[in-house]
Formats: sequence, C-alpha cells, structure tokens
Amino acid sequence: MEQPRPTDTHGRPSIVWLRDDLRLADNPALSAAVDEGNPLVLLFVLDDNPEVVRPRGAAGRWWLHGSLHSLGERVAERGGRLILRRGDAFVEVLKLVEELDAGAVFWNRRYGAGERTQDSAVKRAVRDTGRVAESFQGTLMYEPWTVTREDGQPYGVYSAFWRACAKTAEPRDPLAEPQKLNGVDAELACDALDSWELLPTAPDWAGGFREEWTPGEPGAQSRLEEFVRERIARYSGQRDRPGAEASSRLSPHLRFGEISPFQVRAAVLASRNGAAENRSKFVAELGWREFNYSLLFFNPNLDSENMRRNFDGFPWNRADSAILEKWQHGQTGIPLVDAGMRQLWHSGWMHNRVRMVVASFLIKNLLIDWREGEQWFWDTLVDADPANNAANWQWVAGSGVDSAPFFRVFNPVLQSSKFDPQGDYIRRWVPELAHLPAKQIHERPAGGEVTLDGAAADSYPRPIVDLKATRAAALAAFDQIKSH
DNA sequence: TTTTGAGTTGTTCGA
DNA sequence: GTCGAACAACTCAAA
Repeated sequence: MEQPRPTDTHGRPSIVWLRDDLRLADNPALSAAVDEGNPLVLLFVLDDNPEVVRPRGAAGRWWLHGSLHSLGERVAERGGRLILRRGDAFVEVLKLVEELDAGAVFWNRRYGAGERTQDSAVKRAVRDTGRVAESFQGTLMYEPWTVTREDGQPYGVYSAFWRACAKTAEPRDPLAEPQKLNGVDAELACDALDSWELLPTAPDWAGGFREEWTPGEPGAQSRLEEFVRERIARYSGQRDRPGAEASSRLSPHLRFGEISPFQVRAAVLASRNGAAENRSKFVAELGWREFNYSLLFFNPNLDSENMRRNFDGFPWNRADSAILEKWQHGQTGIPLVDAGMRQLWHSGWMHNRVRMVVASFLIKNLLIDWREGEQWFWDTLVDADPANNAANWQWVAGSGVDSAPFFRVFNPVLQSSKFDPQGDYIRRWVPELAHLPAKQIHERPAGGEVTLDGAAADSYPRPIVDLKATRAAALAAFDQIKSH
C-alpha cells in the first residue's frame, strides 16, 4: 500500500470522501486529511446506481437527510466545507479533484462488492493523475480479510469468528474529534439537501420517527452516554425484554457511521457500572455486526441468495399479497407479532427479540420467502444495514451459515409470555388489547368463539393462521430440503 | 487425514 | 409451575 508521496501536495486541498461514516470524531480519513495541514473539503455523493450500493429504503432516506443536515452544521461551525453532489460517485469525486486541483483524497473503507469495485476504481484513477488516494479502517474493528481460518477460508460460525477476533490485535482507541477544519476558500457547486427529496411529504409518515430519533453525531453521542450511564448495568438480564427499554438503540447511528464501533466499544468497556458480563455481552453484539460484514464480504449476494443452496428448492407459499400485507401492517391476530410490526412502522425500529419472532412467523408460520421480509425491513428500518439485515434474515430462515436450524420455530405466544410477561410492550403498540390483563393478552381466541373482552377487542383480528398446524407444516417443508 | 466436540437467541411432552 | 429429555442429521473448527 505504501507509495511514493508526490512532493507537491503541500498547500493543495485534500478531499475527504464520506459515505457510511457521517461523523467527525474517530474518523481516520478525516483525521489524516486534517493532519496534512492543507485546506480540505468534505464530500458526500448521493449515488443511486444499484450496482454500487443497494438503494436506501424510505426510512434510511429519512435518516440520511437528518444526518447530513446535522453534519453540515457541525462542519460549518468548525470552519469546514461539506459539499453535496448527486450522481456517479466515481465521476463526481474525480470532477471535484479537478475543480480543486486537489492533492489527495481520503476515505474510510466499505465492504460491499459494488462499493469495493467503485473504491478501487477511484483509487486507481486518482493515483493515475499523480495524486494521493488513501483508504482507512473506520467502520469495522476487524476487517474481513484479517480474520480467517488457518487455511485462509472465512469463518462460517460466529463463536469461532469472535474467538479469532479476540486473538488478533485489540481495536485501537478512538481518535479525537478535530476542533477546527480548514475549509477551502473556493466557489464550489453544492446541491441543496432539500433538493434530494429524502423526506416524506404527502403523507408525512415520519412523525413517530422524529419523536424517537435524533439523526447525527450529537444524537449518537448522547444515546451512547445514556446507554453507558443508565442501561449497561442491566443489559444481560434485560436485553431480551422488549418492554424494558434495555437496548442501546445505537443501531441506526452505527449504520450511518455517526458513531464508530471503536467508540462504542471503548465507552462500554470503560464503564464500571454493574457486572463485567454486561459489557462483554454488549461488545459481543458488536461482534455480530463484524461477523455479518465478514459474511457480506465473502458472500456479496447475501440479501438475495441462500447461503445454503439446498434452500433454493424450498417450497415457499406463493406470494399472497393479502397475507403479506397483514404481516406488514400488524394485523395477524398474534399480539406480539403485531406489536412488533406496528413499532417498526411507527418508529422505524423494532426490538431485537421481536425481530426474530416476526421473522420466524413470516417464514415458518406463513411459509413466505425470507426475502420478502428482508425487503420490508430494508424499506422500513432506520438501521437497515446491508450486512446485518440480510444475515439475520438468513439466520432465522435457516438458510444462513449457522447449523441446527430445524428446531428453531418460535412460538410467538410462548415468546410473548416469556419476554413480555406483563404485556407492557403489547399494550404500548396494540391499543385494542391494552385493557386486557396479562394472562389474556398474549393470545387471542381463534375465530368464531365468543369473547368476554367487550367491544374494544373486537376491532382486533383473529389469528390468521393456526400456530400448531403451520408449525407442523413448516417442519414437513424443511424435511423436503434436508440434505442427505 | 481423521476424529472429536460444538453449534446465539427453541418447543413440546411427560414426569 | 418446573425440569430434563427428545427433537436429525449435518457442518464447522480445531486438534
């Protein structure tokens, strides 16, 4: 990677090309540019080419708007320039290099196949003009090619991967945030953020999002501080309780790189709050993100191709849009499933435990192809992430790399009484059932039966499937594709 | 190369 | 209510 430095970068502007790293603190590409001492420009390009980056869903576009808005203010406060452009990122980066006669371009690495192709092409093209192009490690603590088995093959199970990570060099300490940015003094075209139309207008469905989230680096920092201060001490015990507010809610901030895993890890490990088990458990969750990115790196079509190819012959139910829509809109008649789907629709986020339950219900009770669910999550989750979303859906489906999936058919009613025993979560998201006592809230009577619940409960649908029968059907379907 | 132990997150049934 | 066993067979990692 070492290359002779052109001697004439002195005084020439540097470009920091931002992508999934919309932050100033612990941003190695930005720090490298600041250390050069030359004037600089931060550039973000909205590249809609699906060959390069999977186009963001509606929730992701909403977040991106807020994140860029926040970043623009912070950059300006420090004397810097954030330039927004739309188009082919390869073209736009090279164009800006020419406009500025920049001496160097810096960025933090991406790990998707299309992204890597584009980044390599940019690196080559910039270097071909005799300029500096350098990439940095800012998004993952363990880059996929650095954690492999002895024989160079990627790990296929999480625990072995995470053990191997622990044996490599410890992740670095976070880098300080540059207090001053020496922005170039030049006329530069810059798109108006509003012109990208990332926000919903008619209708504006983002009210629940605004209540819940503050996109941008300061919002990320305060979530982390709050988590370390108030939640980490009971993380292990409470993380599976959707009604307990024990999650960090850092996922969208990590997704957009408003905070780095290095920062999160360091803050969590520095905490002396509660037992160490909580901290290692949480850092291991960051490990899942690393593992999922490793899967994506070695399986570029993670969101569309079964990792276990015997699943290609799985007898999915043919797409029944009416049934799928009932799942999407939280009208399945299974209280915990509907609570989760409504939380997702309203706030762009769903508790991890409930994600597994609703996914299992779609795949194993409705026998609908996991890609349908993956796509819905992609569109509606503010943290929709190309590695995490696809890998987790494949995990639930059993088409992913982990083994022994045959018995993993969640019973959503049992999950409900186990993890939301008082029904707090259901009451919050399914108001039709809010008046019911805990004993009756987890399961609704099947159709036709007389209920004692009064009028309010009647607006809530009957279960759209029989859980016992559909479970048996799923196990029979999995039998069909068993490898021999 | 062969062998051995293990594999995020579960459910049901019967005692 | 709680507990242990059964639920299959296979793949993965590492010795």
